[in-house]
Amino acid sequence: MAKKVVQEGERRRRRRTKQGLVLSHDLIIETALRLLREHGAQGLTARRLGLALGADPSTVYRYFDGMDDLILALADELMGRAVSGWSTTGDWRRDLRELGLRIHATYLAHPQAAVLTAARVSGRSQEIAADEAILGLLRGAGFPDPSAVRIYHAFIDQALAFAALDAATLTLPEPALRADRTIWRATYARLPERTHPNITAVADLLAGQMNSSAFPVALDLLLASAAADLASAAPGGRAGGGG
Amino acid sequence: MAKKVVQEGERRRRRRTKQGLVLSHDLIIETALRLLREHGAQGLTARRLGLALGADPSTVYRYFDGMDDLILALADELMGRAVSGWSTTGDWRRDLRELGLRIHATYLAHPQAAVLTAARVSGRSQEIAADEAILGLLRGAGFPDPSAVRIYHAFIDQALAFAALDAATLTLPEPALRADRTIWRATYARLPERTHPNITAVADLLAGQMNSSAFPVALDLLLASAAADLASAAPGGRAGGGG
DNA sequence: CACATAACGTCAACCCTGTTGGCATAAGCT
DNA sequence: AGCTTATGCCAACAGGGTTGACGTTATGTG
Repeated sequence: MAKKVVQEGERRRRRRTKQGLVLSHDLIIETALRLLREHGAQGLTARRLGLALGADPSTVYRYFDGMDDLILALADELMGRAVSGWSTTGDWRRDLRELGLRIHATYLAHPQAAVLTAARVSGRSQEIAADEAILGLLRGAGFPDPSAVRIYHAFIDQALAFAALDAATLTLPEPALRADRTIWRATYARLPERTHPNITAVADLLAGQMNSSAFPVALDLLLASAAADLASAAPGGRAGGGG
Repeated sequence: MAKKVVQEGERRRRRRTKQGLVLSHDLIIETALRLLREHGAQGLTARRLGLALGADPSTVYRYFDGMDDLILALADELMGRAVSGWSTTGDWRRDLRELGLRIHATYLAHPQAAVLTAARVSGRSQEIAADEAILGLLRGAGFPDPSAVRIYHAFIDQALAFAALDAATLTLPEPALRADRTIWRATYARLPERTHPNITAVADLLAGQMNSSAFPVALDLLLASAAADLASAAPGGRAGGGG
C-alpha cells in the first residue's frame, strides 16, 4: 500500500506545520541506522523508531510495508556503504579480503540486516553492485565461471553468516553469560585431563582466541583454498579476464 | 532460583494428581524440541510451550531460569545428538567433514540454539565433548596446537554461523520474499549487460546455486586449506599424534 | 476561490512475546 | 500432626508488530 507513496511522494517536499515533523524515507532510514549504531541490534523497534522520530510508531508504516521492508531497505543502504570507496588494487585475493572484512564489519554493526540480506532477494541496487564487483574480481583473476560462482557464493554467505553470529554474540544482554576470557579459563582449565586431554592441552590457546571472531580466520582459509585451486588450474599465473 | 530444583528435584519422582501433569526437565526439553521440529524456529515460545505441555506458561519457569536457560539446555542436547554415534574413520578430513555436516544439519532444524551455542559458554557436557572430539582429530592429524585451535575455532563457528543463517532463510514467513530459482532468474537475468557484465554472464550458474546452502562449499574450502597447510608443514605425510 | 482527493499523522486497540508475584495445593520431612 | 518445600495456576506487566478509524493538511482541479 505504500508503494505509490514511494513513487510519487519522493519528489514532493511537504511541510507538516502543526501535526508534527516532516518525515521521509531518507530521514527514517537515517534514524533507524542511528538507533542501530547507538543501541545495537535491539535498539531498532517500531516503537523506539517512532520515538526517535518524534512521531507515532504507526507513522513509519506510511513509508514502509512493515519492519521487514524497512530492514531490507536498510540492508541495501548498508551494503552500499560497505563497498563505497572501494577500488581494486590488482590483487584479487587482497581485494576480496578487504571487501569481506568491510562487509562483515558493516553488518556486524547492524546485525538484523545481515540475515535478511542473505536470506532474501531484494533486487536492490547496492546489493547487486556488490555481487557484480565480487564476481568481477574472481572472473578477472582467471577463475572459470563455475568456480567463480562457487567461491562467490561461499564468500558472501560466509561474511553475512559470521556477521549475524558475531552480532548475536555481542548483543547478548547479560555479560555474565558471555564468553570472556575468564569464563573460558574457569570452564576449560578445570576439565579432568584424562577425559579431555586435548582441551586441557590447548586451554590457554583456546582462552586467548575464542573471544574474537573466527571470521578473519575462516576468510583467510577460504581465500587460501581458492588461490590454491587457481594456481593448480593455471600454473603459469593469471589468465586474462574474459569479456 | 531454579538451581536447587535442578540439583534435588531430579531424582524425586512426584505425581501431580489433581493440579495437572507431571513435568520434568526432560519432558520440557523433549516438548520444546518437538515444537522446534514441527513448527520451526518461531514455534518455540513460552506460551506455546506451556500449551503443548498442557500447563501454564509460567510453570516452565519453575524448571528453567527463563527462556535463555532453556535454549541453552536445548543446545547441549542438540550437540549431543549431532555427534552421537560418531566414530573416527582414521581420515581426519573425512571425519571433520562428516562432523561439520552433522552439526550444521542438527542446528539447522533447531536454529535459535545455534546462535546461543556459539555465543555463550554453557560449560555443558555435550558441547565440551564435541570440542574435545574436534580438537582431538586435528591434533591427532599432526596439526601443531596453534593451528589446531585456529582451525577448530573457524570450523565450529562456521558450522554454527551457517546453520543460523540458513535456518533464518528457511523460516522466513513469506515465500514471495524468499530466494527461489524463479526470482533469481527474473532479477538477475534482466540486468543490463553493460553495467553488470559478470552477473549476466553467470546468471544461469547463479540461479542454480543460490538456493542451496553455501555451507558445504565453505566447509570443503576450509578443509582443503587446512590439508594444504598440513601437507606443506609436514611433507612426508601424517605426523604422529602428540601425547 | 472553493471543492474533492490523496497524503500524512495520531490515537486506541489487538494479538503476540517473556516474565513476575500472589495464591493454592500436593509432597516430603520431622 | 505440623512445617517446609515444590509445584502449578491465575492475573498482570512491559514491551514487541501491526491495523483501522479519524482528523488534518497538502495538492490538484474547476
